[in-house]
Amino acid sequence: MNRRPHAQLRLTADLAILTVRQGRLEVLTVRRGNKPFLGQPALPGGFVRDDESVDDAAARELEEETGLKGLHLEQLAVFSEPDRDPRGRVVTVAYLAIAPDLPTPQPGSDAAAASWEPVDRMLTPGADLAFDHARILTTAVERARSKLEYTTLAAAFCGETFTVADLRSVYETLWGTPIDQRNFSRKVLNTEGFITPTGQRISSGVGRPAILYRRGPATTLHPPMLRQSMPTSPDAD
Amino acid sequence: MNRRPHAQLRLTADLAILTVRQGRLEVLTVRRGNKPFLGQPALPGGFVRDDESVDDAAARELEEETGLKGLHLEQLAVFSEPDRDPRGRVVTVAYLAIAPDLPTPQPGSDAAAASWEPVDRMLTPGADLAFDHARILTTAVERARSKLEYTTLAAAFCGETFTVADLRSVYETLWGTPIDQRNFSRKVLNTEGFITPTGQRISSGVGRPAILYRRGPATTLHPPMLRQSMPTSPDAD
DNA sequence: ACAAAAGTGTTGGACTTACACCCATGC
DNA sequence: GCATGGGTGTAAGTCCAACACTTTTGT
Repeated sequence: MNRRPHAQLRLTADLAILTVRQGRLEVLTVRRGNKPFLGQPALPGGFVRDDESVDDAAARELEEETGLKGLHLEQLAVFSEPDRDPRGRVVTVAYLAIAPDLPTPQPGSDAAAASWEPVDRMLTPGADLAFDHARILTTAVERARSKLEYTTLAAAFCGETFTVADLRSVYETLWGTPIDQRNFSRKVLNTEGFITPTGQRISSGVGRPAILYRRGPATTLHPPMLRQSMPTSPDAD
Repeated sequence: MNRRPHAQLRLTADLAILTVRQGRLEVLTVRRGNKPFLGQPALPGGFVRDDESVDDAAARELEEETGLKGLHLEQLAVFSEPDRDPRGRVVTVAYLAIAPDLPTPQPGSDAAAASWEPVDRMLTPGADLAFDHARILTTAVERARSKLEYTTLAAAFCGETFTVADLRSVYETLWGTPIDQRNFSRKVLNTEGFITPTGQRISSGVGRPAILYRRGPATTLHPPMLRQSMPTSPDAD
C-alpha cells in the first residue's frame, strides 16, 4: 500500500466557558499572543497531547483557565473544515463548559490575558473572534439554552450553594424572558433531586431571606422546564 | 517508553447507521478484512482525507455504504482514548445516521461485506464489535431514542412516503413500548409540519387504506412526544 | 409599619390518556 | 356482511400559567 504524504494533522480542544455575571451571559476569552489572528480574542484551547484523550485535554485546559476542577464539561462538536486554520490542518473538538460566577475573574496559570466578555458582544460583527470561534460560541450558547429545558444544567452556573432566585436568574438570562418567581420555585422544588436544601438561609439585605440549596443528584428533568411563549398554534379545528 | 516527538495522528469517521426492519432496530456492520480485529464485525468508517471535513468524510462513507444520498447524519461524539486503536493514535468522530428500510440490503461499492444486524445482538457480550464500536453503537441508540421525543427524527427511518402506522412502528420499535394508534395519529397530525399528506393512499391488503404522507418542514416537536411510563433503563446489560 | 422578597392557594386552560365509536376496504 | 385496520369524539386526570394572597425579614 503506497502512502502518499499526509499533511500533518493536529488536534485541539477549544472551550466555550460560559457563566452568568450580573444578569449577563458571558464567555471566557483569551487574547491571542501569536499569529495568526494576533491580538484578537479567541476561545481558550490548546493542542491535545499524545498521551491524553481529547476529553482529558479539555478538562486540563478548563482547570488551567478557571482554576476550578469538576466544572460541567461536555463535547459540543467537531470543526474540521480543511481551511479553518491558516497554519495547516487543525481539527478542533469544541467543548461547552459551565462556570459559576467566579470570585476572581481570571485566575489560573497562563490565563493572564483571559477575560470574561458578554456573549452578545462577542457575537456581533465587529468582535472578530479568531478562527471559527464565533461559530463554536453560537453552537455552545444554543446547546446551553436548550439543555436548560430538560436537564439540571442551570445549577452548574451557580456556586456551591445558591437560592432559587439565583437559579431562576440563570434561566431568565439565558432565555431572555422573565419567569414567574412563584411558579418557578414550586416547579423546581417539586422536581425531585434538582436541588436539596442546606438548612442555611441567606439575607439579601432586604426582604425575606431565601433558603440556600445545593445541587441535587438528578441530571434530567421530568417533565422539562418549558420555555414559555412559543407562538405555535397547533390547534386548527 | 520512548516515543517519537509526535506520534502520527489519524482521524476516522465511524458511522452507526440505524434502520428499522420488520419491527427490529438494526445497524449496518461490515466484517473486517484486515488486522486488527480481523473477521470481526465493525461499524463502517474510514480515514478522513486531507481535503475534506470530517462531516464530508462521514457523508461520503454513508453514501458508499447505503447507496443513498441525503440521509439523516449527525455528529455523535469523539472517541479519542490514546489506546483505543492498537495501530497507533487514531481518533474517531462517531456519527449517527438514519436509513429507511432499504429495498436492497447491502448495495454500494465496497460494501460487499456489509450486513444489517439487530442492535440487540451486536450489543450482547459475544458479538465482539471491533475497537470501541459497541460503545459508539450504545451512544447512537441512546441518541436516536431520545431524539424521537423532541424532533421529527422518526420520519428519517421511513421512506419517501409512509403511513402514520409506519411512523408509529418506528417509535414502538425504538422505545420498545406499544403506543395507542388513535392518540398517536391525532398527535402527529396536529403537530404542524411533522408530516404532510401526499394525497395518495395505500392498501395494506386488508382494512381501510391509510393515507400516505411525506416528511414535513418541522424538525422539532412542540410539545414533544412523551414516552409513556418510565420504568428506567431497558438495558440489555 | 412599611417595603421587598419568598413562598402558598387556586382557577382556567392545554395536553394526555383511555376507550367508545365510526369509516373504508377486501373478501 | 364481517373482519380488519384507519380515524374521530369525548370525558377524566395531570400539568402549567396567571395571579391574588400570605409569610418573613431589614429598616
